[in-house]
Amino acid sequence: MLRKAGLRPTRQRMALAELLYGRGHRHISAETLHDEATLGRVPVSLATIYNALHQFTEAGLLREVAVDGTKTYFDTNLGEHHHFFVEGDNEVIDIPDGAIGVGAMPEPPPGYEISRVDVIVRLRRLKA
Amino acid sequence: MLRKAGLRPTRQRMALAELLYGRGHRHISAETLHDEATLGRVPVSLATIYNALHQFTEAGLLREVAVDGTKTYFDTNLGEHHHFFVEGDNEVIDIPDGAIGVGAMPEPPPGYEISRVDVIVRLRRLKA
DNA sequence: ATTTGTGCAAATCGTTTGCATCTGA
DNA sequence: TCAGATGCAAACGATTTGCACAAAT
Repeated sequence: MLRKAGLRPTRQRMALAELLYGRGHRHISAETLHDEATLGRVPVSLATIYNALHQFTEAGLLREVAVDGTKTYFDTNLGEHHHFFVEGDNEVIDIPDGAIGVGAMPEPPPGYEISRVDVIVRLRRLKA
Repeated sequence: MLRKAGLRPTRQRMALAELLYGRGHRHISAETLHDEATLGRVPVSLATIYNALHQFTEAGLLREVAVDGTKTYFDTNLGEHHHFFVEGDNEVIDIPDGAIGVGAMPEPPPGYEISRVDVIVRLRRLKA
């Protein structure tokens, strides 16, 4: 998988790939991934985590999700879909495919093309 | 206007309000506003800029636009609308009202309510 | 052997905070 | 007068970078 993406399968990258793709889709931040790697007896430096996340993203293995807050999240789900974002908890949740539909697409300004459309449904926790 | 929002009309806040609302709608970052204020012979400290932007936002005079995580943009357009975001230039552009429509709204997970829906259409500059 | 990746620590960026000083009602 | 606002500089958290060392082809 890494080889196919043009990335050398190093010990660290393989361990990270395992964490990322080992069990279903995930939304993960650099910090979280670093913690998981460290706990999972594969100490990887933070710099390497960032390198890997960006390389994976460039290689099309991950997708960056810009929600809010100061953190960057990476999504292992590459399919067309959108996100819930829980304000306060900074939690990202997939919106089931088809549960939301973007209607008419606006015409991009001249000289530009649409690269992607992101829909973020912000959630607030109900009191009581 | 400031008074109505429960904010003391100080010299700085009035100058910033003038810059923000003086000529049409704007998408502005703290840094940009700071530069404008400084150039406009009203030196305001960066800390005060941040204070003002957040207070204006809380008072409902501004809206925070989360596009790319690294920088925070504030929008003087309070109406229902969405945004184009030019990758690379980090430029935010309003999508004309009605040019985009969000269809079926997903059911929020139990215990949560929808606070807002943001649509961001990411643009890439056409080469050539 | 050569290229590429890794780790560490220092550096950067946007933003926030503590605190002493000022200012508007 | 005096609560509230401002400015400065230091503190911050997330991310990036420079460079010596290690590992993959």
